[in-house]
Amino acid sequence: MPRPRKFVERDVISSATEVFGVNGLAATTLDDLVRATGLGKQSLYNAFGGKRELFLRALSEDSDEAARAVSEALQHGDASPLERIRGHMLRMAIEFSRSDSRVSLATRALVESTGEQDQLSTITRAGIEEHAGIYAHCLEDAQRNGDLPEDANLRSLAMYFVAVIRGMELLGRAGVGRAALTAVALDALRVLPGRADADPAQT
Amino acid sequence: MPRPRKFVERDVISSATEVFGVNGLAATTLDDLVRATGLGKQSLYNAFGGKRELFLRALSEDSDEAARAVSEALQHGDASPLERIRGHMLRMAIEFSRSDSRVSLATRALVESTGEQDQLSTITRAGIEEHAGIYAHCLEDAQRNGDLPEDANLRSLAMYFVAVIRGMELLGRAGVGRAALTAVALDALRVLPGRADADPAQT
DNA sequence: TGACAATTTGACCATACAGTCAATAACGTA
DNA sequence: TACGTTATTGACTGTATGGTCAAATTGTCA
Repeated sequence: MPRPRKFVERDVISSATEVFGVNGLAATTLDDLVRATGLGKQSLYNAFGGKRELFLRALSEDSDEAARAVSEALQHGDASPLERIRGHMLRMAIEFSRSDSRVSLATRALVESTGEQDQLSTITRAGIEEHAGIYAHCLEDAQRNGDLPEDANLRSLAMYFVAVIRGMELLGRAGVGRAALTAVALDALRVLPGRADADPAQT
Repeated sequence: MPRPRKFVERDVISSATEVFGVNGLAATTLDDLVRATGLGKQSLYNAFGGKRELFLRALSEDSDEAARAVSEALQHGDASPLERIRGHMLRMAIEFSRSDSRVSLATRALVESTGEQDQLSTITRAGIEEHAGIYAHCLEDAQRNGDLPEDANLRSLAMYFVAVIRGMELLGRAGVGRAALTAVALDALRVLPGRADADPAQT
């Protein structure tokens, strides 16, 4: 019997994600959100509770979606697990070198968080762990394939790749170009065995 | 004949760096700066020109100081060039895992910048290039020592280490602990030849 | 068709913000 | 000791911000 909502929650969060992605949490105004989502202020409050709460929602959604994307990229088809990681790292390098690529909500959250207790940090931490978990999974496959030595520390290796990806994101943001970022990715991949042609061959 | 300033510019910038380091550019208020530096608003304006300009000054100073610190760390004494890089990476891992470690002004600037044209980006980019240059220098020494193959791409390797450091900073910020970050650093160092004990040995 | 319950709307508010202004103070010089 | 130049002080301003309120609206069920 209550009046139904005029909006779809997913769409609103998606619009919010976009504007938060451009400005960050602190620099995004409520009016920005009103404009981006099309809802009135009060509706935003009814549905989400405030700017920060909406950001938290957007952050969670964004983390989940990023995880899904990575997960899918690393399960893709016919290549070997190591090849898939390789491909993913190189794709990320290219992605981050795009001049219009925006910094992830996760990185924004980390930088804007006030400490490790902050929800912004804890949510992002969970995202990082999940990301690493997906990588670890793929590395396990590689190990089962015999492409990785028995004694390799997969968990640590996975976290290492997450760190490199985060670092490449920042470098791309600073304007480091496609060739340089690709070279970084190739260097990073040298910790994995195999592929003699993994040596970077840039200027 | 003019009235002399009551403050020392360096000290003011140093205080500003501290408060910007805690809050970032957008979230730091002029009053925060007034409180932290002890100057009046007008004096801040006379001397620096505004919040953003002061941030740019703080950022430049901070980049320079960071570069000096890295440069010194990589020239330190009796160890071989590769050992020095190794030591530095491990020290950074520990530093970033400290729960009270703050995110660098450089990373803040990158995240708060509005695009590659933004001064925030260009200054930070310069800092990154300088950082990489210092690493490259050390790698050259290693190459001269014969610790690195002739065909190694030093420039790219240097940028790779900068990326890993940036990534470790973010992970530390997210609460990834000392052991895990150290393991990441050790993994990262595996791209360098030598030292069989470079395998991480964590849980 | 009428009434309920939540949603929407748009006006409203207190606060905090970056930046400015005019008056005053302090120093070196002559 | 008087002057000129610059630094300092603190009050001031216009705007924009996050958030709230009360009234009007809307779909649904009985």
